[in-house]
Amino acid sequence: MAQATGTSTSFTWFWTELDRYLAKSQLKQTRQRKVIVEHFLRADSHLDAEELHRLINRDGHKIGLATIYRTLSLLTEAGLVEQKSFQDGRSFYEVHQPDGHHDHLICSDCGAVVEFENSEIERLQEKVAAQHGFRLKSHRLDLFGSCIKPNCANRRSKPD
Amino acid sequence: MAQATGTSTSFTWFWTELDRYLAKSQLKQTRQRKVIVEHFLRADSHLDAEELHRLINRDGHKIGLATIYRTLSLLTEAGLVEQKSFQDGRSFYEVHQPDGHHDHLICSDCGAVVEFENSEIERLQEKVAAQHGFRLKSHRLDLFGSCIKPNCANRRSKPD
DNA sequence: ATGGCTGCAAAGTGTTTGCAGCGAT
DNA sequence: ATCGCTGCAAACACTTTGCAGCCAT
Repeated sequence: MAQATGTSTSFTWFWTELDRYLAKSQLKQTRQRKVIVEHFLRADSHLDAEELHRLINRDGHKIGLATIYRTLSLLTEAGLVEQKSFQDGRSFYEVHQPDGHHDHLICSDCGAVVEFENSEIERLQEKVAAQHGFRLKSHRLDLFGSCIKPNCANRRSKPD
Repeated sequence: MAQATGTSTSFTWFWTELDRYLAKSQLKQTRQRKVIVEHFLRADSHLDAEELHRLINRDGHKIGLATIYRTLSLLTEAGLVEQKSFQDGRSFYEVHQPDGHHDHLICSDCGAVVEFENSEIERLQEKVAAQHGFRLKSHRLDLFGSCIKPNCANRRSKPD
């Protein structure tokens, strides 16, 4: 599944890894999968299945929502994508960076998501886990607060 | 809504606060609410609505699941309970400690949950939020790893 | 006696699954 | 020609809501 022409950001490793995974698992490369991955990588920002579906079909394609879910789950299994659930029922997906891990700062008013990374916090996490006899595998850290966007403040809830 | 006789752990503040909230909001004290809160406090450990429902009805009561949801949501609005969603679709609820906040260490094999608190991490979180122009309201930190329970290791997934 | 509360079941979410036909290998 | 993949709709799991009657106040 060759990388889409025109896809700017260098996600070549993503496509390569995907090809490898599909081959290894005897899975097929399809038009739908290509379109879905293209749009997913293009959008990048933590989106949910339905939003991805919207993006894709707004773009003239006609791919079923079920296929979006199936593909996202395939990508997750391939280790290329991470699935996260913040508060509501829905799940958000994002590219899984094998190297740098990052956490999230979420504006509880407008829902904006900012990524950050703090190795000092990570180190303390390891320490805490060890103290409790856990071998740490992964973690998630979400910070909720109010951002400073001028257009923010109360898109989802009223400011206090 | 007087505290249940026999409830050991000192959750008096919880009952008091609840009484205050109900009065303030012109809401009523009912048998169901009392039973639900009793069982919720007794179990304490992060449970979901259906498990609480199971506990309650196993105890001879007959309270509808909808009422459990409505009560949990009332308690959440009162600020007495916190609602968390880990991975799946369901939400878990726990007593909201107005003072000490705590985070979770979750065994990815057996699902055991250990609470911990680390003020150093909390302080760093404030710092990160500030750096990005956020006024921090709350956070969630979940650490996933393998615990050392002898009976653990592979209840949910196989060890590697 | 009021007006909130409850139980029930029906309606809603987001997500998964069954199936017949399509398409990559 | 296989056998996986897709679209569709039905099925699901969890949660919310509408409604008629019940019960604290």
